[in-house]
Amino acid sequence: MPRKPINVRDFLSNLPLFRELSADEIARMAAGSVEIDAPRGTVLVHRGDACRGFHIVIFGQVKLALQAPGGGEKVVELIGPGMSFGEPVMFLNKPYMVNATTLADSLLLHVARDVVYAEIERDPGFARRIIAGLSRRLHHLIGDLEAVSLRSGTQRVIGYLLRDESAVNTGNSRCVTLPARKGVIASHLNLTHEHFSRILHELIEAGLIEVDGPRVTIPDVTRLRSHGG
Amino acid sequence: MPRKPINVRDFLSNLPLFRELSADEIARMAAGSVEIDAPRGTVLVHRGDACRGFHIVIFGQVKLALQAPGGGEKVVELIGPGMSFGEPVMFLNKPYMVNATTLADSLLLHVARDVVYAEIERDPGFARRIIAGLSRRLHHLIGDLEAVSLRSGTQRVIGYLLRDESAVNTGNSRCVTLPARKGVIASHLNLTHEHFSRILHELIEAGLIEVDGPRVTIPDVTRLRSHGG
DNA sequence: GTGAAAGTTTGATGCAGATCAAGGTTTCAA
DNA sequence: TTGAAACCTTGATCTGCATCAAACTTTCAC
Repeated sequence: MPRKPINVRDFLSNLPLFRELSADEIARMAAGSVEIDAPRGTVLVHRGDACRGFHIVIFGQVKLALQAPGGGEKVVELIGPGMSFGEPVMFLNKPYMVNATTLADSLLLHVARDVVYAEIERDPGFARRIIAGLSRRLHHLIGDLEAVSLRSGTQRVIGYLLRDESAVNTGNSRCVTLPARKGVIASHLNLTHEHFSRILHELIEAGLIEVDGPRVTIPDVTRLRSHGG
Repeated sequence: MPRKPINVRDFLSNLPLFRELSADEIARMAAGSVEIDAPRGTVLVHRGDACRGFHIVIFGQVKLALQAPGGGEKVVELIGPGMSFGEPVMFLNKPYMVNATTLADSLLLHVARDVVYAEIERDPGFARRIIAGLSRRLHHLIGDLEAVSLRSGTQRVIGYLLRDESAVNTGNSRCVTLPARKGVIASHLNLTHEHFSRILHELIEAGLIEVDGPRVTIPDVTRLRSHGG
């Protein structure tokens, strides 16, 4: 199926990471990039693979997951349009720890390590933005670790519903659309899908949320937040 | 009690992060630094504090921990001599998420954010080393997340004993000295001290380790590694 | 549209690890 | 040196969440 061709340079120059680069810097980044067309279910990287660059999602969705011994997996992060993954591993020269799989038909850009290093050399502002991106991810990961080791399942679900930035707020109520299958969200929250289902049910019974498919409505944000779990 | 004065410049120029800096670059970093003398139990940073730089441990030991609701805590990382902490938060301009407390009488260096930014501007190699450091920590944190969410307590303890780089290997046996109180190690491994104690006991009974105070001897590394847990 | 595969809910049962409790040991300040 | 506080171990009990199982619902390839 033919796809509308995208303009790699325009796309790149609108990303936060590249926004301030000059036209010829963008041209160099584009020259070091490859478009990847990945239908749903494509495995982009396996744990153990060597890493020669990083990926940016143009459209679609990518799941980063750790492999559990015995076939299971634990979702580490969901990557949406405009977001990237693989930088830390690229800078470390180590093999990937996670698998990356598309959850929807996706278009990605793979940016070669060399052009990134060259740009760091050339532009301290670029280096600063890379540093900021890594720091943000580290911060976020510590948040995840805190959630997993210090909070109950119910608290994690509540935290997730209150944090999700794609939600629509109206006054003290709020409507969240889960960005993936419930099983995937569950794994991201370190829960089995069964347990996640039960927690949602419990919150429904308490009148704290309403659920319709992937759509979760929170009639009273304050009340949900103060639910002890 | 008077302490032997240290030469900040000599110390800095021997750290991996600063090793390749020129003499006057080192001088600038030293000028932006403050020595901190912190007896055991000093709280260096509280969760929520603003961050105006990062810390380097010259000697002693620092515990980074998340605060659990209800007085408890979860140790995130132990920082020893030559290691640093606080960079990600410094680059993000966000408040600290963790508490930092000295576990032993320590001497630290606090390096101001401004001189770090200035050095990034000036030296791409320095930026690269900062990036490498952040990437390493991210990688490590994903490893922790994997351990917490995918492995049993016993497996985490075994992994810890096999990974610890301060251990002394002789052939297929190995001797690890726990770098802190057992309760601290337990918390770092996401275990209660009771459970940690029981796991050690179980490994002793299986003849896989011997324990004498903080000293753990592993007579057969291969056998311990293959212990299913 | 239709059937098979994938995802979700609900129920019953089991277990890893937490919590509570109490005694023994090490650490350390005075 | 010594006593109190901090630390560690061991035992008994409890529970949040996983696992197993089985119906139901949605998705999607054909």
